[in-house]
Amino acid sequence: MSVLATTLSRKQRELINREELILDTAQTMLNEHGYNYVTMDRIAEAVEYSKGTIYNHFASKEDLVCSLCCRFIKNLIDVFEKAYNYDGSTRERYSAIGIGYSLYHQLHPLDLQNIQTLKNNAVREKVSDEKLCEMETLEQKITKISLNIVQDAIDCGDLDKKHQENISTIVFGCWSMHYGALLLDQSDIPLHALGFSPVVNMLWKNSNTYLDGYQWQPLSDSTDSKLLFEQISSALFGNEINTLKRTA
Amino acid sequence: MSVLATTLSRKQRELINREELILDTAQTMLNEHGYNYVTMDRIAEAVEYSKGTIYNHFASKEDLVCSLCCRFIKNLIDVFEKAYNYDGSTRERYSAIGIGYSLYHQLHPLDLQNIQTLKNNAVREKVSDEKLCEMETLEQKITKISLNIVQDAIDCGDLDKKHQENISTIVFGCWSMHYGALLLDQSDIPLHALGFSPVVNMLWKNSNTYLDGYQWQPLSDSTDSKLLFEQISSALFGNEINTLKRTA
DNA sequence: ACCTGAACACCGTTCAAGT
DNA sequence: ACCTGAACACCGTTCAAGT
Repeated sequence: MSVLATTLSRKQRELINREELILDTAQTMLNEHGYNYVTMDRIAEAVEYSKGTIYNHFASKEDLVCSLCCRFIKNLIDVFEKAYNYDGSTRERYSAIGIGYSLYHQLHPLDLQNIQTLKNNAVREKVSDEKLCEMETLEQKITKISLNIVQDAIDCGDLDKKHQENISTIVFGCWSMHYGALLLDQSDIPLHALGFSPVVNMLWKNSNTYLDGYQWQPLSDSTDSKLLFEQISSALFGNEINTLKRTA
Repeated sequence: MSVLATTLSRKQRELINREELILDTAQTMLNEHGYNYVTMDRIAEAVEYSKGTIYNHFASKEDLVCSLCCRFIKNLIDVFEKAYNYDGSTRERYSAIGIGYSLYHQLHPLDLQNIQTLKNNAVREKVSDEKLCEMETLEQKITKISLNIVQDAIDCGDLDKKHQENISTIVFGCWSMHYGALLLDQSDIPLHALGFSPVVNMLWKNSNTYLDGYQWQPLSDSTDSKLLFEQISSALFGNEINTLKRTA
C-alpha cells in the first residue's frame, strides 16, 4: 500500500480511497439490512457523495455487487493459500481446502449469499464484461490451488497414478459437493426437520467418504478424523473459530 | 381432473383454468425472453386480463414465480418416482435418482435457474408463507423418496447396517453434490477453460466414487457403468434423451 | 475535469371506480 | 362479487447545469 502511495498522484489515491469507502459502506449496509435495503440512493447518502459519483466508480449496481464478491473471493484465496501451505500430508492439505471453504462460509454466511445472487443469470447479465472477467480470474486462482494439491498427491504416490486424468473431476467433485451443501444450508430448507445433522459435519464426513472412494492415502479410517478437523480449522482460522462454537 | 370438474362449480373451474393460463404464459415468457423480461404488465397483457386480476391469483410476483417452481418440483417428483420403481438393485435405483436429477436439469436448464432465483434470500423473503410451505412440502416428498431407497438398501443388505445412522448424510451428500454441480455448470463458470469435462459425466463418476466409499454393493468397478447409465436414462426419459445427445 | 441532483424510465403494488 | 387501469412508490440510470 505504501508503495502505491508514493507512485500514485494524490488525486488517484483519493479515487482509490473513495472506492474503498463505497465498498465498505455497501458491505456494512448489506450485512446489517440485507440486499433489498441496499440502494444506490442509500449508498450515496451514506458516503456523502452524489449518485453520479457512485456511477463514476461503478457502471451499475451489479458491478458494485460484483466488486464486493471479488473481495470475498480474495479472502477465500488467502484461506486456500494457508490450506495449501498446511504442514501435513497431501490428503490433509486437500482436506484443509474443504474445511477452509466450509468454515469461511460459516463465518461469513452473507458472502455466499451475495456470490449466489451474482451467479444468477438475471443478475449476471447486467454485470460489465470487465468486472466479470476480474472475478473469473480470481476464481481460477482458487481452482488452481486445489488442482495443484491433487497433482502433488499423485506425484508423491498418495493418490494412484491412474487418477492423473481425473484430477479436474476430483476437484470438481469436492467443489460441487461443498458449494451445493452450503447453498442448501443457507437457503432455509428445513434440514433439521428432514433429519439432517449440521452441514459442516456432514460435509466433513461426505468428503472423507468421497476421497476414500479414490483410495487417497491415508484413508480416513486410519486417522483420528475428529482431531484432524480441529487441527486444520485452528491452523486456518485460529481464534475466529471459537465464535462459531459458542453460537452452535 | 374429470373428478374435480364435476365437484367444482363453473366459476371455480374458470378460476383454476385462468391460473393455469397465467402460469403457462409466464413460463413461456421466461423460457423465451429470460427473467428480466417477465413483468406483471407483460403477463397481464399476454393473458388479456388486468394486473389487478393477476394479483387476485398471486399475492406478488415472487409468489407467481414460486408457483412455477412448484410445478418444476412436481415434474421432478414424477422422475424420482420412476427412479424409485426402476427395476434393478437398490444401488441402481439410487443411481437412477441422481441420473434423473441431472438429466432433468439438462433437459430443462431454466427450471433450475428459477429455483435458484427463489432460493436467494432477497427474493425468498417476499414469498408468502403459504406458498413457501407448499414448496417445502413438495421438496420433502423428493427427499423422502431418496431416503426410502437408502433404507431399502440397508434392509436388504446391499448397504452395511452400520450406516443406518448415516442415511440422511448419504442422501444429503448426493443431493448437495448434484445441486452444486448443476449450479456451477449453469452459472457460466468457464468449466471447459479450467479443464473440466461435461458435468453429467463428472457427476456420474463422482457419485459412483462416493457410493463406493460407502461400500454400497454392487461396487461400480464390478458393473458396466456406461451401459447402466444408458439403461437408466432411457428408462426414465425415453426418447427425450435423444434431443440432448444431438445437441451435445 | 469532476461533481451534482433533478428528471426519466421502469416496474411492482394498490385501490377507488365501474360493471 | 369481481374486474379494471390510473395512480403511487420505489429504484436504477442519465445528463444538463454548475463549480
